Amino acid sequence: MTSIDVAKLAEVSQSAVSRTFTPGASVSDATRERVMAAASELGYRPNALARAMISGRSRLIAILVAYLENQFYPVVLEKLSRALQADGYQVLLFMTDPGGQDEVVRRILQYQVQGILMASATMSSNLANECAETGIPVVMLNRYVANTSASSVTSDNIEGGRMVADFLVRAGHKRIAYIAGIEDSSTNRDREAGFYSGLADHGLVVSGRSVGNYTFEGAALATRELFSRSVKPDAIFVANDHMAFAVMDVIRSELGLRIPEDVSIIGYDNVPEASWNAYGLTTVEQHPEEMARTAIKILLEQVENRTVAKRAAILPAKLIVRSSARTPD
Amino acid sequence: MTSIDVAKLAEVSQSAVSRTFTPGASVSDATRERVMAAASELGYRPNALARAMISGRSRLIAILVAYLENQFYPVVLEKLSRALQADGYQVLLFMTDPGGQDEVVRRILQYQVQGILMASATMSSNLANECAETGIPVVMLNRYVANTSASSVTSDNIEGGRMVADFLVRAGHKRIAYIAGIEDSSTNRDREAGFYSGLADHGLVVSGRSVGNYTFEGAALATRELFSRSVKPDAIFVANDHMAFAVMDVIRSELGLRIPEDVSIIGYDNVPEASWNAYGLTTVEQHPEEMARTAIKILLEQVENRTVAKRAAILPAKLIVRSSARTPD
DNA sequence: CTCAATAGCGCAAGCGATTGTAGAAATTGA
DNA sequence: TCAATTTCTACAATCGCTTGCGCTATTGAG
Repeated sequence: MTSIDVAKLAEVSQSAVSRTFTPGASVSDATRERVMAAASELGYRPNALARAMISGRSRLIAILVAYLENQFYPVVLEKLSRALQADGYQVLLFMTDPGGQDEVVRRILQYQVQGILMASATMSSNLANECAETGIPVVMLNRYVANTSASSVTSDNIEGGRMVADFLVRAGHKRIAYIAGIEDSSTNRDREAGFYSGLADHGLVVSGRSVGNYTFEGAALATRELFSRSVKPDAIFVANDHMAFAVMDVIRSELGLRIPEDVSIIGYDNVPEASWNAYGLTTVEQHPEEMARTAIKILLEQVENRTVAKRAAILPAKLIVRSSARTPD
Repeated sequence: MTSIDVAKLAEVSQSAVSRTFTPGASVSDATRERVMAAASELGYRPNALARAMISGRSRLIAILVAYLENQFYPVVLEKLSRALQADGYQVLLFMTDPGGQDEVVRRILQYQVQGILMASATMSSNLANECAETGIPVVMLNRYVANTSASSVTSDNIEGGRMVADFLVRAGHKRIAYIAGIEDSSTNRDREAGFYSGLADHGLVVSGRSVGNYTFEGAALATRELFSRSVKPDAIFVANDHMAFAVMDVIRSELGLRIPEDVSIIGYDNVPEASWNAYGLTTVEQHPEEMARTAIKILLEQVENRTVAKRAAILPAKLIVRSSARTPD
């Protein structure tokens, strides 16, 4: 079923059909009605690919995600996706793996996407650059890369880390450890930097550090390592919630310690599971809905105005107090 | 950058360029090299939309999901997406909401997708039909609808339910309750039917039932309701894991009961969180990787052979025993 | 009543590729 | 060496639509 078939049945020109399906085009009510009648009789639907070709606007936005295991990403993906749909854009989803990123970029560009959203802390800055070089607007979520024309939306990770340090110190903790995410991710760097600076404000330094690489198993290992040392922490800041659950599991089940009586745990993200009673994780909120909204606002602005003015939005961090960490008096 | 530009630079015809980028087409090595050189000099990438138009193969597969909160869906989505990418297809992601499903179908069809994967227990059979009517292959994951030409991939929900009943009865439980998901979903119907039949095999009937609608909050309410009755259950089969976590939270934190000493809980799905120590949820596994693999195999078979022979794959269910339910001796 | 302005429609070019066909070039065999 | 065969390449039609342009019909002001 093409617009020509509809045109024939409605006894109008093919352009009249096209115009009826183009909002704002100049068609009389009479023509529009005849066209619509013919269209619905034939079950006609305009071919979006043809439209994209001729108009140069595919209304396709690529979303790149590295993994969906950490519940933060599905949540963000859902918000992004719904918002884009509401604005009349379609989402082309790509799962990246550490190896084949060039391949991914090549594909994205072939599909003439109008913009790219990269929602992953573990995304190479290289990739961001490659995309941006083509002139397609790129917005990175939860990651900041210097020397790129890509925009970014992050929470205030530095301030978030600082708040955690302050909270733990004021609760009376002395031996405060840190479990890192992926070393060269901007989220980890900023959270860690803010955390150390917050400790320093109270004249403290971190009393232990190990690396969990943002994975569940990595965090379990990191925890065992921390507690195998002579100085055992009485509080741990874990670089994200996803790892914090593993940490809590190891501390309670394997080490037989109580939370928060023996050890306080604070995470980052405020994923849905953090509010589950079995964990009751005190954490720093990254408001996924707002991050998604902001990212889309920036992206669409660039898409629609064809201006690729880099912007970096930093959303405020907020500490969510639950039961996994002792509270200051 | 179009193929014409490349052709000019390489001093060959535009068709030669096209053929170099078409695997299996007849081009001499000499020509191919010249074209490749010119292409990489200009940074040329074939336009996938133009290719799709003329060839009638968009290599686009739509995936419909209703929500990503239940971790089962992100996991499945990731598997599906990676597998499709590996086969050279792109994923067009759509989040459906109960209201605007017609709108979603309209969009999908406009983008000339070659197949549709519906990964959601809460998808109207109507929608499935509308899609299938157009002749585009549809595979439903985790949902079965009669009177459709859509294929489906499910786990053996009936057998799964039966296994749970058998396990609980043999562990000595007498007052066994059921918390339902969405009433008219096929997963709920089958799990419940299998469960009752399993109880009947031991001469028992369910001792309480309430509805959680597959939501976290719904399950919490359902639990409170169950325990407000005069006969309190000593075991509960919850229609999926996502709800089971809420159930466990309410039982332990609000009702002050111990699991599994006072109440046994069994879920369904074996989502990643089920293995977290704080829950240690005994559950029925739905192997997401295998479900994804099967779904894609069926879908691509239909896409590539243009045969829309309906198929219904039922994968075996497997009980995963952890600590949330008493075990038979 | 006349003329300028405007609204609506049709024509046709073109978006960037694929692909059947036909001819030129290269290869083969006798 | 020449005819027969096999590559390989170029030409051109086509996919389904948007959109600038020009024409006709309508409208309204003077």
